[in-house]
Amino acid sequence: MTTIKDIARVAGVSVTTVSRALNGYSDVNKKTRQRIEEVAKELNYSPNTVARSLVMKKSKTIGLLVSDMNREGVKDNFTFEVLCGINEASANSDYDLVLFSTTSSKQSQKTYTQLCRERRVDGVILQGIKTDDPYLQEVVESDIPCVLVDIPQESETVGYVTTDNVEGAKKAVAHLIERGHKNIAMINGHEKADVSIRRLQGYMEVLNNEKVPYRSEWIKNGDFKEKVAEEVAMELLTEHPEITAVFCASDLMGLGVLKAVNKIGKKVPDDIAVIGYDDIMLASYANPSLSTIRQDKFKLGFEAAVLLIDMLEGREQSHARIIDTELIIRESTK
Amino acid sequence: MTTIKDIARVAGVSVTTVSRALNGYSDVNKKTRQRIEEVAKELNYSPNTVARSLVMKKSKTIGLLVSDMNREGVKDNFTFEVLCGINEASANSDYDLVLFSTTSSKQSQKTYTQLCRERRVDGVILQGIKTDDPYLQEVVESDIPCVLVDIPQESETVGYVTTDNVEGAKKAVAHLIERGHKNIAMINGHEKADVSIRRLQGYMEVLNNEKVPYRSEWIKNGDFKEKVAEEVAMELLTEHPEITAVFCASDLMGLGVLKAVNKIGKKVPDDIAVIGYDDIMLASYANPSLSTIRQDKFKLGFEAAVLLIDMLEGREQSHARIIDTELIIRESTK
DNA sequence: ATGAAAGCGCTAACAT
DNA sequence: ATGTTAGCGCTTTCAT
Repeated sequence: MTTIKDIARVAGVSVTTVSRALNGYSDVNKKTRQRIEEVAKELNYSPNTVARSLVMKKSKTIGLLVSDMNREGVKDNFTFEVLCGINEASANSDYDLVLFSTTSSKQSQKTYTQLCRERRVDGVILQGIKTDDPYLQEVVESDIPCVLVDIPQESETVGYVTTDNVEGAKKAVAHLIERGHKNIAMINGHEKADVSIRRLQGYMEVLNNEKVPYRSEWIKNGDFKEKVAEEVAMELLTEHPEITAVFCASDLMGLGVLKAVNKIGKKVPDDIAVIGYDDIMLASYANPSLSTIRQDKFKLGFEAAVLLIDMLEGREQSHARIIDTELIIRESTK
Repeated sequence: MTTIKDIARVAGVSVTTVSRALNGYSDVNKKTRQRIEEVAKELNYSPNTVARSLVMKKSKTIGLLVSDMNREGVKDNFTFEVLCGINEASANSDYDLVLFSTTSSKQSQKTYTQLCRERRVDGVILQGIKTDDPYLQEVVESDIPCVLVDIPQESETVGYVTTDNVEGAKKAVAHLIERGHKNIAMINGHEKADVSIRRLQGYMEVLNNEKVPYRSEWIKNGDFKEKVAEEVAMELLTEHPEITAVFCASDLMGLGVLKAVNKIGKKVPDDIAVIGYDDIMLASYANPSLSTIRQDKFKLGFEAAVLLIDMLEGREQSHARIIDTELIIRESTK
């Protein structure tokens, strides 16, 4: 493998000059630069970024700590869309992505921070991490620049990207009320997700504002899983036949609710209206198709990467980016 | 940031001893090792893998060259499932993944090989690359260990993982024949995909074996895209009303065909039977649900990573892994 | 069992 | 405009 030393020898100059020429410094004679570039091409030279990283103390890599990159996670392409966004943003920069593959057993031996420090990533994006994850706190407290997806925390080195979940939930519930529903249940995710807390808040706010009564028995957690949501909904709708509409904190759970309604012999949307959250691919293909609050998942990832790179390059701005949501009306609330 | 030098100073030993102790060499006094480990923990030491890579000439990273990691690619979770498999396999090893983010404009300036050499990845997995991609040849000809997903090429440093596409196609078409169909069309992907060539081969073989006639006009390319397949199918089914069944080289195209049949006022499966390929999530949610040939995409990725790591560690075996397919019968061929 | 010294490929003062 | 030198943090001969 060719090194700048080889080039220097062949071109009859010092390694310093080679380094400067190849890195586009101005204080290099035009002729010399040309000669060096020629030789570099001739010898099929590729710079060694590892060596460069060592001396520069910058690796030009972004670490990715993403949950649900396992056999389970494939059901839902939320994570993938975020990933695509991150990928596209970093493709526009000179950063590459390091995907930290970590299993739960490995995680107990080596913390996120260790992972990041060992690989010397310049910054890290966290996605799909629960708020009570012990390592979240660790990363946030470390001095590694870090952007969180859907966890609003901010500091000198920590930024976040999220959608306005309170607002999104309000849109969903307001839509149900507009459709004439009074007894609106909610299937939420779990308490360890910030989005769940906010979507619940939005749900309650609208009901309060619109003076629509709600009951705490109508609110259940479905753990963001289709199957769990289905079971919970079966119970809920059987025990509380007064419910005519369900707001779900994710489309996957919405799909579960669709199945549940079907199983208890009722019809969507005539007997029970259902609205989800996210707008995953399946939502429009479900039967009936699922109304939902669209989040631009791609943009979520894109903006996360842009924000992190901005932070890394010292382009200071706010460390928070909020992305719009959009109400998508389909058959399940018609 | 703590280095082994710091540890050496505090522990009162040389850096050599620290290195040996921390790397588990046997020729270190038990007491000394303990002391060093203590100090390392005290100083919150993390090894610098960049420095290690430089001297060892091994980065313990695997490069990923994946297509469709952009806004377009999100429709189809094939890539994501493969990625999850790769991720899980590398999580079981001590390799991390480097996702090369490259745009088409960037690609013209810097080739895959350059990318790999600059980042000093130990090996690379290619996924979703067309067979006429100029860089494919380049990577294959380079000495970088490489595993291809769905492109059967093999050499000293090149391996591949794929499913048996001829066999898969045969299963699909045999199933249609069994259902009584005689006039079976095929919507293929494109010629630049090895899987398309093989699936076409399987289609022809079964028809020949079973003495079912076929016409070249019944075979069209849909470029693996839902919309294109829909348009092509509209034309095909209108011009050739004798066709009663369509074999599609991907589920996404199968979905397009479902729409086309609907648009021309016919019914699936009564008038036209449709079978896809892949078994993506949407297939089971479509209406009618789509029969298909299931590929274990997760396993495809998993085995690709395992194979590459085996190659990197010198565990020599065959460089080819073939994965099973499975016929999934749903409503679209009932 | 431990240490001294060299060197991986590169950048960056600091000369000249 | 170019070269000399040191050093990034680590591993690895080669001594002792």
